Amino acid sequence: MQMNDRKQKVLWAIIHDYVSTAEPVGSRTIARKYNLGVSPATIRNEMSDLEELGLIEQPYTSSGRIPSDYGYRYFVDCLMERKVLAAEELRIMQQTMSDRLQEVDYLMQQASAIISQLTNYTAVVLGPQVGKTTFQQIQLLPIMPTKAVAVIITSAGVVESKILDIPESLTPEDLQQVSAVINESLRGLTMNQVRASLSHELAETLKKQKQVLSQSLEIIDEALHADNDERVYLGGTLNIFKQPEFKDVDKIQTLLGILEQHHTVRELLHHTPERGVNITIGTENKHEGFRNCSMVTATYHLDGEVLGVIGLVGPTRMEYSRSVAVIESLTENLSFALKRILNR
Amino acid sequence: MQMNDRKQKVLWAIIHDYVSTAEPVGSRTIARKYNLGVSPATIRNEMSDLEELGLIEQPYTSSGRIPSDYGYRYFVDCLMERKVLAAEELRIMQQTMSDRLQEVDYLMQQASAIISQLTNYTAVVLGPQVGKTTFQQIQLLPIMPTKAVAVIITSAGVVESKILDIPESLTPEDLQQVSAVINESLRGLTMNQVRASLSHELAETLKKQKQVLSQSLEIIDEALHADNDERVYLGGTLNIFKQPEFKDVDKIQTLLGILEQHHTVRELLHHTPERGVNITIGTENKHEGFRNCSMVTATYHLDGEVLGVIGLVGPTRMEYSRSVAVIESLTENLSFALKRILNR
DNA sequence: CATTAGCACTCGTCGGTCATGAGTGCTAAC
DNA sequence: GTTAGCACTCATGACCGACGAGTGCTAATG
Repeated sequence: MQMNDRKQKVLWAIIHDYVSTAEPVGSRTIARKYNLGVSPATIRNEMSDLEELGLIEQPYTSSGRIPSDYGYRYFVDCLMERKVLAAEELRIMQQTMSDRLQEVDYLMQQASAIISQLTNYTAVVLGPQVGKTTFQQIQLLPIMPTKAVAVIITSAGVVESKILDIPESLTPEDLQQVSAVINESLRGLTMNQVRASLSHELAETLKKQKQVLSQSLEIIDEALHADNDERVYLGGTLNIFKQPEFKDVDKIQTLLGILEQHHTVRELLHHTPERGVNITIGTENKHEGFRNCSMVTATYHLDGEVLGVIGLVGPTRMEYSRSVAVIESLTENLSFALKRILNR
Repeated sequence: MQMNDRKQKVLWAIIHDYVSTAEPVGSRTIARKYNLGVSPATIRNEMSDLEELGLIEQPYTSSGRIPSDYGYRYFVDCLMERKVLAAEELRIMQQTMSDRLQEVDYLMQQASAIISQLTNYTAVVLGPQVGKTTFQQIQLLPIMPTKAVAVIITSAGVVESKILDIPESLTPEDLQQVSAVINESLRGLTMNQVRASLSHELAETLKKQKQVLSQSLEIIDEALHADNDERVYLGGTLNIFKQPEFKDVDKIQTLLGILEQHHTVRELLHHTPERGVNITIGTENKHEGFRNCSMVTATYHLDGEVLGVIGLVGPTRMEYSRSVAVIESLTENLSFALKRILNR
């Protein structure tokens, strides 16, 4: 059996209706709301065909139809019209991004806030990989006889700061010298390169200045790892409550649980390809707890290189066209804003 | 009517049972589980009296009884035995607090994690008021021809860092000098004092070094305000789902909504008195959304001065004695850990 | 006089029945 | 190929009755 024009129209109507009502769609409803010029009976026949094709399903015998995951897939691949955001929305987006924001961290928070505001879904944002930014300097600032603050500054702004124990014998000048040594050898390298040269460097110089130097290198190492690299930002997690498919406490708990585990979120987002907007629907998703969810994700760039990922999570019954429009516009804005911050 | 020994025993039993089962408690249940040496009938009479005293209630006619807010109040004031944490729990607490933790931020996160772990309720922690820490120094570090990073260091560690725009004409030496000027006049003051002297200082010196100085003072000002001052840390928010009284989606949403608004949480915690553990039960609470919740809070100190507040939020049906024990032990550990970090 | 046994009464819960209505699939007519 | 008609399915919600946990009252008991 082949798809034809009318089948497509019917499928489109089912998805459109189901997205806004969250109720199974019947043939009569379609005949009434979307004037396709045919009677409910005809639509029933078409629906029967669509079901055979696996594009729609019945939750139970003789109920209306709902789109299957595969139906959504067909929709986003073939049927979905591109949507452009309202001028007002674009303006808000640009303004928020350009506002008084200088640090990457803040920028990312804003990004996730915008996504959740404009879509009413939950925003998921991966911050720039620290590895892609360049090392600028480390500063060791004495604050007490036996303590100093180490601050690492990369092209993304301050990345990590930490209090170090230092031997009392060390003078502020010694500290200066230590940081100078480190800065000398690392400045201008990307943090990935720093990472590569670190163990070498460490072994080399550890003999000379011992404790402080090794502690300093430790915090650089820390800055490069785990929590800091690709920080996860969430926005509008409570939007989940707005979706009728999650009116069940268990489902909400599961979902919030997953979102709270940042490493899981990171994994989920890593499937995003380098270019363009990616859509993952229902069971296409690796994670079991996301069976009823779809994700719309995209990468943002700097000078052609992938920096991070932004995306949103909602029910499979999602306004895909709008979501795509938001995510797409935002990647542009984001890449632009980051260029301003990170380059020069 | 007066309370007597047996009434107290019955009330104690009702609360004890209801806390663990979350079901209304009947007279027979009490007679069986807690051998008071009397028949259910007698207990019914006592219960009738307790109800007249407002200490317990019936959810509906001829159901079992549940404690009223006032009943819990009586319980925590007069009946509750002091509980001591298990040695193992104390050990975990101390170790986590002393671990490799040097910065206040991290310490606070650990504190909230411990609370939620040990109690299964939601932890709420207010970080030290920045105002109470002392200003150590500000550093202006040039990173590009037109940009510098400003880092404020207080006795609590790094508080705020921010990228400033600077005129290209300014040399690194100029920056040095500006920070020297600021450090000179502010070092050793508490941040509250800094706040007081800031507007004065600002007017005074703004003429001389203009832009950079004013920007620097701005970030100090920022560090003193809103988000940074008394940061709110939450832990185990998802524990809410474990309580049967919140199996309703609406209630969870309300509660999570409130917890997400940090300023509301801050207000709620500010009622904590300077000394000792404070318990707020159900409607005693100001906030409407907390009608079904109780809070156990306490302040932690440094050198006899209040620094911040820790606490937990759970259903009114709460294991008060355990909660109190956890909060109490933790304030001690926290005060101790902070002493190590902030003093000398 | 306090305690207890007995008993009638209340009320939430659970399972079953039934009417309703939305929606389908099939068939026959157009 | 399209449509009208009709029998059929099934979720939903209202209603009913049995059940049982629990109470309050009363009268008997020590």
